[in-house]
Amino acid sequence: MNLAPLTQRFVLHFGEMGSRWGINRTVGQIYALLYVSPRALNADDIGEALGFSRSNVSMGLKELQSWNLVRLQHLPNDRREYFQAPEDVWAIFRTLAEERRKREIDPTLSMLRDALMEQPAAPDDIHAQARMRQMHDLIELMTGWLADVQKMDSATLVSLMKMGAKVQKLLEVTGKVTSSVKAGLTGRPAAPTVAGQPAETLDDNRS
Amino acid sequence: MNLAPLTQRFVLHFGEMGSRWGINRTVGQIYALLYVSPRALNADDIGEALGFSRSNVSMGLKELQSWNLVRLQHLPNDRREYFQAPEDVWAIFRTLAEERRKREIDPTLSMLRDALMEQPAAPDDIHAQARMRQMHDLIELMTGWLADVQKMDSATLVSLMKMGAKVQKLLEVTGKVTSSVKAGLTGRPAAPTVAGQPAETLDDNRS
DNA sequence: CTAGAATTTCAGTAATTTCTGAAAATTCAG
DNA sequence: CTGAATTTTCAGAAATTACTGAAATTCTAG
Repeated sequence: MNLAPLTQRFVLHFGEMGSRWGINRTVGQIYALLYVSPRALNADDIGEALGFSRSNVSMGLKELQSWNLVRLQHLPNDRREYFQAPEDVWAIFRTLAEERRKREIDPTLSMLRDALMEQPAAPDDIHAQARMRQMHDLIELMTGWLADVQKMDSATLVSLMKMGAKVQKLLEVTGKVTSSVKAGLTGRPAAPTVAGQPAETLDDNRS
Repeated sequence: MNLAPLTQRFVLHFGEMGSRWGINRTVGQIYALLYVSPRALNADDIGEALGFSRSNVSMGLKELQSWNLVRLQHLPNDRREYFQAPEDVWAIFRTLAEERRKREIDPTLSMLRDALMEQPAAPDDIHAQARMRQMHDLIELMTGWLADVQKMDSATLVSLMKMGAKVQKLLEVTGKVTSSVKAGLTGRPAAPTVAGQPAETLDDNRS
């Protein structure tokens, strides 16, 4: 590996973090390299830059493509494929959120939906199903919210995030939070609530 | 493993999803079992219910404790430790978000901060550093927003999430988004922007 | 203290994942 | 078509991670 100093640090960091993020070192390093590279790279470039075998690069790129995290390019008079990361960090972030939802959340949501259709027989399953409903409702609320947020353009999103907790304050002042929610102005049906668990009490999880 | 049907499905699912979530099968199953269990369980209960060795359960519980995802309980006239998941799914979710930030985001943010202090020497590093700044600014905005959101109580959070995109609409109507942001009413300093990259254009990442 | 109950640690093994080189498949200029 | 360039596949090797039983440690009732 013979990279410019900052680039090298970035690449090595992404390699090490890979395992925490659920990708492997190769994939992490390849993505990091593409992200900071000023130009699109072909598989040989990548393999040489990172010291990976050609086949390993091929697999890594395939993985990144399955995540929609790289773009393919062709240069004139060159049959090889060139890869690059999208320019816009917000587009990258959206893709990441979308793909993680598909892989890490949707299967669970689907399993929970199925489980909630069943009639619990064993006594323990009655409680288990109630717990599953709580989890299901939370996830459904989160994914619905995420879908809404994904529709916003980046500038709006940035504004809202910069406001942070101030959003709440402003809505309180204008009296819109309570009234609009109560009026069912939500645009999505409210997630059903478990009987006997109407409004959750926040119990802080720290020791 | 001899569990009630729904409980078993839930437990097995969490075991399988474990790898996608960056935990192992054991840890996933133990947590799932504790989550749906109507009472606190000791290590032997867990080992027997899931068919794991005592030492494996011990390691799994240690891991879950490091995530702040389980609570310890003691029963009268019983020296063993009993474990349970917090009741409140929102508290669980907050803990999860907090811990994932610490493990998966903070180290990167810190690396990026360091890298942005350096004077890039190589020409490629000039571009790389600009890219790192974009990533840094996005992450800083996200984590700041997360910190704000973590301060809200669950009921407020649920209201805001149910509103989804409607938040934007309401704020536009009351004219607060633009004015308040422009007025620097954000409560946190605006993330600095890379020169030459003022407002990102959303470029859709899909094929 | 002491003894037994409970938990943790740890070295070795099992299982899984990652990585490679060779071979197969694909692509495309001529 | 043909054949060279390029990419992908895949079986096995290497590396990593997960799991176990035995030993060590911690804890507490007496």
